[in-house]
Amino acid sequence: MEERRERADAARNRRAILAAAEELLRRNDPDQVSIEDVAAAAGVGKGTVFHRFGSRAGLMRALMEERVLALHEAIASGPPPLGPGAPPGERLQAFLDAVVRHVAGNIGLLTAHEHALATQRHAEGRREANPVYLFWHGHVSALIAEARPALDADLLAHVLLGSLHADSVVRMLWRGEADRLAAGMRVLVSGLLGPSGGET
Amino acid sequence: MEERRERADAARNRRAILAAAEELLRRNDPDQVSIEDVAAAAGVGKGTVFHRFGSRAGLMRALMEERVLALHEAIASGPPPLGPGAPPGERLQAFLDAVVRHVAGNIGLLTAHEHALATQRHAEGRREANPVYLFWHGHVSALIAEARPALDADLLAHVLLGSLHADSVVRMLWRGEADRLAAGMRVLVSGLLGPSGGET
DNA sequence: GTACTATATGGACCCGTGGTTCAGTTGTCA
DNA sequence: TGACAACTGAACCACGGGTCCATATAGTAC
Repeated sequence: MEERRERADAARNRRAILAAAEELLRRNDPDQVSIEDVAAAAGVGKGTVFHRFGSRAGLMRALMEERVLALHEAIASGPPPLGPGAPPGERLQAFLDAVVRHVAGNIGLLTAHEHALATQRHAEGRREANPVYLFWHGHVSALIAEARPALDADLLAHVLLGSLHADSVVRMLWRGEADRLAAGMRVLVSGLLGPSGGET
Repeated sequence: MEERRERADAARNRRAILAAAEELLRRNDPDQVSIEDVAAAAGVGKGTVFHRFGSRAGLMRALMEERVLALHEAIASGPPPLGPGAPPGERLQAFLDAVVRHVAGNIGLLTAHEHALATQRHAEGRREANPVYLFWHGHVSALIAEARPALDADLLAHVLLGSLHADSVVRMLWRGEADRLAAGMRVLVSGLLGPSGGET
């Protein structure tokens, strides 16, 4: 038995921490929620949180990965157009729609994660490591490449997804204008993939 | 007049601080440069820096505004296509080219500014206040609206400019791939504005 | 040159927060 | 039930942004 099972109390505490963090983030301005707050709300010591999640950013990432599971499931094996089967252009539109909705629904968490990365002290386990972003980028990039092989799919995927993290866009999502953003992305993508999509 | 002139020693120190900050940012990872470092390099006390610039973010903003002057000048009254006179599609392409180059050339400063905003304590004088961004956004938004009145110019301008601040894109600029980014933006914009609004 | 005032200065200090430590506790397995 | 490893959590540390205020000095009036 190489992998010892997680102890029952440890598992309980982990769940408590995640739940407490979720709750606090829903209620408060995300970058005012300190780890101590989370620990207190979960009825646990600060050290425990770090022991479990490594850092503030690690905690946020754990929350994000938990929340994003359903979306990834739908992409990998759900019905088209989000899942496999539809033409790449449609899948891309569907994905961006879904991502915008997902981001809008988890904007506090996203913001908190950004903030955690920005303020973390030992700047080692830096960005790029975020598996959620990597998955999204790979998906978008592949779909663009499939629809329009001549384009720089890798770069365009970064640009499209990157804009979701921009402050001005985030502020828009806080204001509940997710539909507006989704519409804008649709226009941008149809321009890109459409018949008139310019090459250089 | 109620506006007394700045004292000579104060002006000298302000210049010294700006120069020192510029130097340190050029040489070091931007979010490792503390205000104390800047103060020490400029040969002044930490308090002086805060007197002059209010906060870390204020110092960064002052540097940014200084550096961006030439670009704004060229836009407002330089020769086309960057300056007035060219059709909006061309002006937009020229502007984005110029902005990408500008951002690439000042990526350390930009990063430091982001970091300063992210870590600042009294979260009052928050974003949106950045006059440089406002100017850029207004310009892009106006050009899009002129070229394609049916589009949501305001939003699209936020998306286009916002992507410049995305981590993945910033990393690309650190790696010196500004031309690649500029090309991608060009494709995106010509797709947006379509055959009638794109290049000629 | 002197006296006087407004302004500038800078380093000690405060504070909040991410992160670490380690002695004590508790679950697990044999 | 005993032994050991995993877990726990409160005290502690590091560090950087921001503040304070006694002191120094440019500017000015005479």
